Amino acid sequence: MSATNYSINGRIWIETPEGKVLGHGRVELLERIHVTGSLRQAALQMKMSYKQAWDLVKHTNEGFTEPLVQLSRGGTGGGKAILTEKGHQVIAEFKKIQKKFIDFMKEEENLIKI
Amino acid sequence: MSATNYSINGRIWIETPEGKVLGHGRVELLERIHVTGSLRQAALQMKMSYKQAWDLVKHTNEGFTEPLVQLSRGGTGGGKAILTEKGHQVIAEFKKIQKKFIDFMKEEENLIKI
DNA sequence: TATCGTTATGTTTTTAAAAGTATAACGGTA
DNA sequence: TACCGTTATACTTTTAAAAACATAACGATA
Repeated sequence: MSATNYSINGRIWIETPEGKVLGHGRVELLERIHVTGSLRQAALQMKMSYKQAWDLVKHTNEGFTEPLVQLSRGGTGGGKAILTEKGHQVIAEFKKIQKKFIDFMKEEENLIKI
Repeated sequence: MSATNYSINGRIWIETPEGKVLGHGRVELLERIHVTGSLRQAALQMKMSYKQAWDLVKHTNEGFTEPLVQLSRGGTGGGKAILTEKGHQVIAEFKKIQKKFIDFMKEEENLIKI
C-alpha cells in the first residue's frame, strides 16, 4: 500500500527538429505490423482507420534516415508490410528507454509527498 | 555536438483513479494565477478562454483533498484568485519531479544509439 | 489475362474539442 | 445604493481531428 493517493504517469517520445517520429502508439503499430505482416490488419487490431495507420507509417518512415516499414502492394495476399532491420532496432531501443521511464515514474511516485 | 540527430521529449503528470489532476499546463496556469492574482489575467496570458481556465481550476481543485486555488468574486477589483498553501506545496513538488524528469530525458538522449 | 486482397491517396462526412457569446451574481468602494 | 471588474455558468458557434467513403494501382497466381 502506497503512502499517497496520487500516481505519476507520463509519455515519452523520440523527435527530430521536424517533430515527433516515434512514441508509444507508433511502436505498438509497428509491432502489430511485424506480427501480422499487414498494415490493414495492424490498423484493425488497434481500431484505427487504415488511412491513419498508413499516414503514421509514412511519417515515421520519413522521420528516420531509412524506412522502418517496407510496404508493397500486389502479389500473393494482395500486398504486405514488413518491418525492416532498422525498424527492429528502433523498436528495441525505444522499449529499453520506455522501461527505464516506467521505473523512473514508479520511483518518483514512491517519493511523492503531497 | 550530439552523436545523434534524435532527441527525447515527453510529459509527466499526477493522477488519481479519477484521472489527471496536475500536469505541465495546469502548473503554468497556477503560477500565473499566483503572479497576477486573477484567473482572467492568467487565462489571457496563456491565450486560453476564461471558461477553459475556470474548468481547469475547478477540476484541479476537485482532484486534491483541498483546493489549490481559492476563487472569490465581488469586492475590490471585482474578484480574485489566490493560490492556497496546498497549491504552493503541490507546485513545488511537481517542479521537483519535472526537473528530475528533464535530467532523465537528457541522459537517455545521450545514450540513444539509432 | 482475370481475379483477389492489399496498398495508395484524395474527398467527404462525422465527431469532439475549443472558442466565443451572453448574462447573472458578487462585494468592496465611492 | 450605484458602479465596477471579476468570477460563475449556460448556450451557441467555430475549428480541428478523426472517421468514413470511394477508387485506382499493383503483382503473384490460376
